[in-house]
Amino acid sequence: MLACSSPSGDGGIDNRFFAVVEYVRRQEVSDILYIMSDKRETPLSSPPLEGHHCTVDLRLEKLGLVPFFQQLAEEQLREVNKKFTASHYSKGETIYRQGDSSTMLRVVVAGNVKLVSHTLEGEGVLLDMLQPGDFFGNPTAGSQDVYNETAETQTPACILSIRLSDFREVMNRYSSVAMVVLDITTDRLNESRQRIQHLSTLPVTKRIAHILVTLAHKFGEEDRRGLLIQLPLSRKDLADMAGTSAETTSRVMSQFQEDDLITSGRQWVAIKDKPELLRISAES
Amino acid sequence: MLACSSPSGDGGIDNRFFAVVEYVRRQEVSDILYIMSDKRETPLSSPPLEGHHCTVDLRLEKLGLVPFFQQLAEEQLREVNKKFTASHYSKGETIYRQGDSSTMLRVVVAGNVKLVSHTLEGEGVLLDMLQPGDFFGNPTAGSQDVYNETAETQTPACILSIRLSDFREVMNRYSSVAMVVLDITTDRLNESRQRIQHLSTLPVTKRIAHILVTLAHKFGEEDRRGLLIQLPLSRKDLADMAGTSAETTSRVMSQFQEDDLITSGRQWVAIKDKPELLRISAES
DNA sequence: GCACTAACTTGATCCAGCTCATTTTAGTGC
DNA sequence: GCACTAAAATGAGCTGGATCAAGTTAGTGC
Repeated sequence: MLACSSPSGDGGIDNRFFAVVEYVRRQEVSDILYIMSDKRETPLSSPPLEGHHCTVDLRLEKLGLVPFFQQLAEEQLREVNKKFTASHYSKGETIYRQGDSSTMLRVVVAGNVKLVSHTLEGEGVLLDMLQPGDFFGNPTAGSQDVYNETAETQTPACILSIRLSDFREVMNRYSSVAMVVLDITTDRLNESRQRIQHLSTLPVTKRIAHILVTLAHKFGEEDRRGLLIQLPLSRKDLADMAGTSAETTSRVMSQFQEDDLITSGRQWVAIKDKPELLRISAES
Repeated sequence: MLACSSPSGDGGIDNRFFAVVEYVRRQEVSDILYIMSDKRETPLSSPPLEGHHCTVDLRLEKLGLVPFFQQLAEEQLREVNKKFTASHYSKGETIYRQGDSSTMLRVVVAGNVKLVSHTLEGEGVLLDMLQPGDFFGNPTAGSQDVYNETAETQTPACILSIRLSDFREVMNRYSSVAMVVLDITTDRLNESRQRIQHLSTLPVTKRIAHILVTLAHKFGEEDRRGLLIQLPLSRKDLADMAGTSAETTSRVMSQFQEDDLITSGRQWVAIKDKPELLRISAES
């Protein structure tokens, strides 16, 4: 079995042999089978989410986990829950488009959503990658009455929506909610400003190193391969975050792989040496 | 008098003659004197602000003009006012430094303040330019307990400070205040994201054109020279906003001047053709 | 296990904008 | 009016990263 053809020069019999020894030691049978089968498939866990899972039961449970509702009592939460409607989206669906009139505030219950801003020429900039618990859309009633970005699911997702006017009422009633929303928005502003700084002052390599560390921190899951970023993530996605081209991103990632800092395949990345990446992103 | 030596080729006798005719027609004597004297000095109006002007009287008056207190009644405002302390700063003073522990929220009463973020190597990025009525410092009690930018006066300024804990109390009591702070923060986030987009996708010329239009919109004052940006603004400042070098900014500005889109001197810029600049910043 | 395709890699060329160096000038203070 | 200085303009050369153009390959679906 170990002698079966290997797809390319590296990752061949030697590497696999030692990997098996390692996993025998750790008694991780499924990993051994994986290696021996020589069958590669995406290491990203498929989302444990079907359309029918995106129901009221789940909603109430999840809503309590949303940061800005954590302060609310059971009964208040039940009240607020009534204002929400749930929708299920499959992978790659558009939730709303840049320029659409902005009447709803949304919350990710399950899955991932990316916010992308497009220029007139169609170039995309990836503004944010959202997780369960994150809200999106404008929480303001003010100057912004249209979305200035497009929201698209990166995985199948369950999304709750509340009418903006209803949400503002909730914020008025429960100041703790308004406060948490403000805190989150301030954090996002600070993040966003840091990114401006990076775009203005750092070369591409450091920007990408920093993005990888940040993503690992937010979406990382320990895995045989390292800290696996649990999210479909193409070179193009990374490029759109780093403000560079897909080709340059590919070159940088190849170098990182060369230096044994990461492992990656199609649409997935695992960090093998986070401290070193962090060092690269911050060195003078 | 009109025959006196002109400092350079252009702006000589002909231009001055027609300018005088124009101003005679409009009976603007001071402008005529200005032109005839051939004495150039900064067109920026010196701030009408002395240390002793930054007093309690002014405070109460100004505080009511701050967006997030506009909803408050006279009495409530008087109450809130007690929590504030006023300080006067002269031009170029540092109000707080990046990394200082963040215990105060501040409001500009008069003058201008710039927020700058510095890299380890000392490169600066100009994050925001503030006007009377703008707040700065973190309004959150959360994850951010240090400032992540440096605040420095761009003109002499009068600044009010309130302890963060006091301000959060005010926000808890008056939800309208929390709401407006949230709206402003959301607007800033959107601005900031637009800037990320520009840094990622636009060439320097367009970025600078856009910044000039934005500044004109925020700080512009009609003037003989055009829409004068009422703010000391060096090429370096502009460069730090556009994420480019002072030299490149200078070249771009020279070109704009060549094309009769702007007039500028040391630390000041006046827009002569805003529509065209806007077109440049947005053209494909 | 094989075929297929979108994602990724790699190479070669080019140029916008950076850097370093020098000159010019606007605005100020005497 | 003159001298002084920091800001701005300008020149010349270089390079990081974009762009265009082929290959290669991981992962999927049959």
